[in-house]
Amino acid sequence: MTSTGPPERQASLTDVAGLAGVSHMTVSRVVNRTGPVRPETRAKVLAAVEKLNYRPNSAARALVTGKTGILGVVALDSTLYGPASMLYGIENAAREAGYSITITSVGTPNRSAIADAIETLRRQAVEGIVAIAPHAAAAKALESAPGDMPLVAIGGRPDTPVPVIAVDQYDGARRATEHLLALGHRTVWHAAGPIDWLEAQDRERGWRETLERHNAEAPRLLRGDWTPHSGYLVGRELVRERDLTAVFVANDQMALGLLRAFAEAGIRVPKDVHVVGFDDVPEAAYFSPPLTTVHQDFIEVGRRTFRQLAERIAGRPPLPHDLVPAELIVRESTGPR
Amino acid sequence: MTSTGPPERQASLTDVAGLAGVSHMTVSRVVNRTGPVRPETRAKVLAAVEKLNYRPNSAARALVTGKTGILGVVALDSTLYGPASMLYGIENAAREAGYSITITSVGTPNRSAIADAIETLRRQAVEGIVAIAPHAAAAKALESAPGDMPLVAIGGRPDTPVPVIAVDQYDGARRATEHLLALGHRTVWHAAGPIDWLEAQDRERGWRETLERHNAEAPRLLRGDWTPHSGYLVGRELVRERDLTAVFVANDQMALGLLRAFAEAGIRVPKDVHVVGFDDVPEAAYFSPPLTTVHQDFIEVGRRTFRQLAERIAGRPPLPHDLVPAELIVRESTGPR
DNA sequence: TGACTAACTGTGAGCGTTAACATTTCAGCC
DNA sequence: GGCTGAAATGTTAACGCTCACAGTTAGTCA
Repeated sequence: MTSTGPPERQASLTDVAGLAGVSHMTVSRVVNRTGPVRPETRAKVLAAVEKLNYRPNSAARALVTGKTGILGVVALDSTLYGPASMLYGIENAAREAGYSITITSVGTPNRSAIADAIETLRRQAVEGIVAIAPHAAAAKALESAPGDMPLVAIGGRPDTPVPVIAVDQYDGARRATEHLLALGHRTVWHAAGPIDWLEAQDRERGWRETLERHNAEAPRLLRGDWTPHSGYLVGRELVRERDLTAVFVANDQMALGLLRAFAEAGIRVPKDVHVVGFDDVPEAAYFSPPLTTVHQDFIEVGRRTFRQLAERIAGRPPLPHDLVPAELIVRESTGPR
Repeated sequence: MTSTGPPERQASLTDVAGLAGVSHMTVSRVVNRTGPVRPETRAKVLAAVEKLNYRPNSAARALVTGKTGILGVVALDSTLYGPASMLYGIENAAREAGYSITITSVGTPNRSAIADAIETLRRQAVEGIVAIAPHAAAAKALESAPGDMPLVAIGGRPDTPVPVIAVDQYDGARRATEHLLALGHRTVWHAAGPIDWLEAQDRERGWRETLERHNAEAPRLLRGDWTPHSGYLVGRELVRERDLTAVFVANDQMALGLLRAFAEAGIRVPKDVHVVGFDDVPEAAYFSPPLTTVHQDFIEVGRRTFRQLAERIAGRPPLPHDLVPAELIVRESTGPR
């Protein structure tokens, strides 16, 4: 049912050459568009290629050229909106340039897991590696990464030895906080993300320093872990605060949980409290109420990441660290009271 | 700064052999644990491997064995919760078995895009392909897929010529609908997903046939496109219906939009209307109100998909089509009124 | 017409690995 | 002490492709 007749080895260059009555080299030139070939010869070759359903053997090619055309991505084993979006951004840019992507996921981004993932990718002879590593431990792991492999990090610290592409978290947090202050709030509370995530650190710093610049006193910090549940717990704590009027939440998922806790406690948003999130997930516009949040262009991050990696692979010096600007999207959660 | 000294070619088997004073074949045997080697010889070889930082050349190995150890995944270019989760499920199972994953994303899953993606993966000499193809056109494309490549589909029709792994959408919809009927509703409205998605079709069929079995009349069907926005639009239509008491929405994102529209219209859930979703995204428990929904075990789907594909690669006959059961998660949106 | 050049085509080697087989080593035994 | 056979190691030949170079043909100009 599956196979009829003999196993039918894949046709090789030589097979095509035989059928077309030329040398294997001519076939190679036709297939790869390298070197001149007479139109009628090309036609004969193409016919033979078609007839035998010839497909170049990528292993043989990689063996002789030393290039596999494969890029590795170390991805976080998560369905968070950001990482998933960036993965597709990278994939699209890479595919357009003729590269393909192989991914290795990492459960917890600790040092050894990242190192293992990189080693796994090396074994596959990838030409370069993108590490989606928005995590302190991951950034550390990258520092000791082998220097002979083009490597670009997404969402690391600027002081990392590898090139970093990231959304400007600090500035996004600044915009969110200033937006709230501009609405007349004396200060702004912050529900931060996990302490070992760089993005959480940057957003927190952006919030804190913006308050300082405006001579507003920073309330005590509350911390979640990106999940809606943790946002809910933070919300439950916040409802007990008497002078609560504005909250900047480190991501939209947590903001959702927080809104839920507020709703249960009878706190009305935006009437009693203003809330701003971060990420602009597709759902954010349909929260109750629709959420003011900071938009990140993940696709653009993916594109720039690939561009940077391509430069490294070509042996050119690294481009400067690259920050993609964040944008504030104002919705009802900071609307008129 | 980047390179010191000569380019430093990667060490080969022969290099290691020279240093260890044995033949390249002995090194191969040590590295691959194939064939017997005296402990002291093995030690010498291992030392040389270490010293030269030897790493097998995957291209050379693939060339001679004909096996690349790579699996291809045709993924939808979307950050929908389901596809993203399944991707990681497959990746994890594959990695455990020593395979790696390369992904090719598809913007719109039409026939030619799928065919292109499969061709792209073939060129990379993948050993098998997983098509995440919950789409009518995609399923069609799979029918005409080349028969010499192990291929498994996720979320296709049972009558597809390729093996299919899927969550039991029909039964999930049945559970959702029966849950609502059991709560005493005379009938249940349905906000369906896009007509060309198989999952949307199956959920709709499950809803409709369940109503029939209970002699309930099916209200007119409303349709969205999975996005929260489309759910919102459907919600706006529904609020005009006078005998509306229960809605089964095709996915959680749409349910979110619908809840939003209801909230704006002053319709209280669950007091006035009961709502059930589908997917059990992590956010669902924190919607307003928390959403009763149908849970899908995507990780399990990924695992089974890999298992099925491994069988095909090993040349064994396809396992029967495999349906992963869905589970109803009851929350407040169908709670006491 | 012939020499020179450009366009085209062919030859042979080698990339690093594994498979198949050949050879050496060495312990156990009569 | 030589014989036997298993264990350990080595030799050689592919795998399918590209690179470097060597041919061959055709076109041009004096």
